[in-house]
Amino acid sequence: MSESSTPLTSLDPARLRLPEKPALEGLEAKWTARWEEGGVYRFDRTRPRAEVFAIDTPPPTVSGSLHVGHVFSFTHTDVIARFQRMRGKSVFYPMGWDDNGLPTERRVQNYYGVRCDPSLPYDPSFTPPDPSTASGSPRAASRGDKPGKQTLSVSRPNFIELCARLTGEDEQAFEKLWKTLGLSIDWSMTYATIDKRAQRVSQLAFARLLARGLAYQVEAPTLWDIDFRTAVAQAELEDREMPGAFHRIRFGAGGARAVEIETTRPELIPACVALVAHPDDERYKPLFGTTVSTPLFRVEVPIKPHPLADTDKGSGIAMVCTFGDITDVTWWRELSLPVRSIIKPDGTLSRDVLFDSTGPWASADPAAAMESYLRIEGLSAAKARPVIVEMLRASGDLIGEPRPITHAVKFYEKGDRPLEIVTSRQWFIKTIEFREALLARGRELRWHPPYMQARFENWANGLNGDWCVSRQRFFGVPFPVWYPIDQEGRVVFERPLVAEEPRLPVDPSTAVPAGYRPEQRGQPGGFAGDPDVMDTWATSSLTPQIVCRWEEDPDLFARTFPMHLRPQAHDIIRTWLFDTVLRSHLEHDSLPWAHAAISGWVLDPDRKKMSKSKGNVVTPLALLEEHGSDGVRYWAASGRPGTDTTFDPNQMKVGRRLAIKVLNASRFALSSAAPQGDIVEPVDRAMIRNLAALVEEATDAFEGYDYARVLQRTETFFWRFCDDYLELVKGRRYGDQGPAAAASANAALTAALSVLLRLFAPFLSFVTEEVWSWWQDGSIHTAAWPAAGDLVSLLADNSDATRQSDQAIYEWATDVLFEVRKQRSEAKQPLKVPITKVTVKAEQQNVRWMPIVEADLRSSLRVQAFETTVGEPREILVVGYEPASTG
RNA sequence: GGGCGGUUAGCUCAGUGGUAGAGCACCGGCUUUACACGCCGGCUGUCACAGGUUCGAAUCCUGUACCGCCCACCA
Repeated sequence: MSESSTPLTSLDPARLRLPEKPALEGLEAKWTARWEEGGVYRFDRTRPRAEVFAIDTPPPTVSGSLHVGHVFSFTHTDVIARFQRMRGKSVFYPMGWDDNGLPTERRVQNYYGVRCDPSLPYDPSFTPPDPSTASGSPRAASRGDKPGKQTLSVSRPNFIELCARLTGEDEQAFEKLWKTLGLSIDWSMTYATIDKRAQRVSQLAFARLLARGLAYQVEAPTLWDIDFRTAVAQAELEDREMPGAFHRIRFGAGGARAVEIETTRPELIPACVALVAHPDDERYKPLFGTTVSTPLFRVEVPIKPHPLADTDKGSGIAMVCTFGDITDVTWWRELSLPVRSIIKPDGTLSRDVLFDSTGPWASADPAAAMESYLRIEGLSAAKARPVIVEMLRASGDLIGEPRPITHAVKFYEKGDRPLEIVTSRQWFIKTIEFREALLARGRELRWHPPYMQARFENWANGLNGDWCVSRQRFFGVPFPVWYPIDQEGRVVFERPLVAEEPRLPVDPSTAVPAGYRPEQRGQPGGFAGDPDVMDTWATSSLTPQIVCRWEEDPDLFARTFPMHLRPQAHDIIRTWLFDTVLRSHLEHDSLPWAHAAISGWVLDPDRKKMSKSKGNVVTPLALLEEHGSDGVRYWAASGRPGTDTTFDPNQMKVGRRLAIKVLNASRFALSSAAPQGDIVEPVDRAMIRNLAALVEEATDAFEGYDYARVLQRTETFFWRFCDDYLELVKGRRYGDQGPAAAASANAALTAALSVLLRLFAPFLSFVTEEVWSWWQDGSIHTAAWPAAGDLVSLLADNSDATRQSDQAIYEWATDVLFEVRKQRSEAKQPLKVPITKVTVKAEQQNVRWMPIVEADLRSSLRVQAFETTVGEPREILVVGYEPASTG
């Protein structure tokens, strides 16, 4: 397509089509359609790997709405894609939709007013409730319908169908927006994170890890969201500042060795299994190895030393509960403490613990313990807290009053209540033992900007456990696993039955493992499907394998993987980027891509991240309509990699003006393009050489992912080109100085326009294509990126001496231009009034240039005569204006 | 507590050792045969602060302050 360079001065007058009054309006619709018809952005899979540039596009969450931040970062990627395409690469640029996971479930529940009940059988004839009358719809809500409303229970397969239906609609709307924005995506390669291919890749990759012992299942304390009732991963945590209180509580009441601890969670006293203090803490050294009785429940718990205990926190001795926080888990594990679990998966205090006669509830006063516990049993942690505080106050074990504080509490990032730690059976992927290897991968990856690598290192170094990938949810990729049920009806988790690879993807809730019959599901001697689905990131971390068609299309995979670029935002380095590197390292022993380009965020004018909750999100389609896609792209592309950028409609207006300027300047440059000839005028040659220097700089900057600099430099050049160069040569083009001089200007103008349009094409994709179509064949977006050498080769004389003198001449001409304009402006004289004479006193070398540039200057400045003398200091003086004609 | 960015004109931002820049805003002028969605010109600064290196620092080093973000086993 584009390896051959575009002729710079060829201009076929018969081919030329100049509009009378060019305008931006309608360009988006016109070119979007033509690009699609022409397959301009179609990936050519016959090209060898060396000529491929593959991009691992972030799949936006379709259940949300696209916002300005998406437009911003996706434009960055598109600009790079367009550059690489013009460099001659076959660009592999698919688009994905992230429709998998909780956000979609919630949207479907609200939209259709349904709940998923996995115990129900699939109903093939099911039709969803009309959303407009569903209880969860906005209309119903506005009628004042409140909880208690009937939500329809549907089976898991039916629920998933609804998810697919709704996301399908969202995806069409998104595609329309991306096309209007001008993303140069190959729409024939679209994927979704819940589609069959993504499911197959997810399950296949999981099965392979399982076979290699890199995925495992274990029953262990896990981070748990009590509202969604699912396990969550460390990467999905966030801290939130919450009000709380320190409670000083006495242990060992009545005994000789009473100990005071401080806690923010007194409701966990019944789950207390030990107290810990620092091994060197003189206050508690004598107590190590002894036991102490818990208040209210009278359970003897050991006092143990552990280096994680902080002498300075609280009273220096901490209560270990199973489980209050992650530190508890560490202490529990390292000190081999028993489990005394009281929080149920729904967040309420369990009843079971009380009546387990064989369990660890060895109270010195079981009756009193039970009486106390019954008062909090069944309550949530938050509700139990004041109750237990009141009991402690009554028993005299609360020392002083609770001291209110604000502290950071861990939440699931999509959750509403603090996380608990609940013991449950979950799937994990081994991560910790690969920490060093992953850190090395992070150093191998080329980061843009480089300092973003620190985030990766930070995260890798802070990992404290393997990756929990199972979720107790519905709309996700299921694990391709069943378990045998023994004759007693117990599920044998230790002997998973993994689906054979050719069967993938499978849904174990409907499919049957080899060697079993459907009616054996759930029966003694039969089987049970794994009920869980995978963490969204367990699928998203395989986007390179999904788009490159791993284990499906070896030829395509070999040409595209490892990919070249992962563009993404910095807030998901710890999830998407890290997990993708992990999966690729484990499966392919390589990086998934060579480069990572990290976009910043869009900030609102108060410098806060734009978000829906703040109500400051502007709909992208309205922006595109108001400012034009090129105007919005201009704003987005001026955001440097990694840098947060202020939302600024003003910059979009500037971009729009630039696009209009491109239209008009192009029309002018092409309007009298004949005759064409050799570029022989020094001013023309200097302009061409300066443009060649710009091309070199722009190419280097683009190779370094600094697209913002390319735009800025090109824009600056272009504006000077219009205001100085075009003005200077205008008269000459009209024939003031004869046909040869005009031909030189015309040739230079044509060449410059061709190059400038191509430099702008990645940014102002619509207007440049429009102008290109006036006089060129084919799309500018598959034309070759300009080469400095092509410009310079137009100049017959390119000796050093000529180069220097041309440059000096050009600068001298613009100096005079500037000085005379200034004096005219200060004299408030209209341009139509000719200047009768300008006297120029200057250095010998500049005076020498006057005959060369005088004609250009006379016409562009409307000066009738220059009078030149040698001398210093330099002095350029407008002597007078032609008197206004009276009458 | 650890880490990473940032601090330059009223605003948004370029500028990594050599006389402080652009756009916007503001002020003045101009219907000029590409463009009034335009053109010409003007005003605007202790480059956060304090030290240091250097002939020379917005730029390099050290420290401080403030803003933002990431991370952490904050009882």
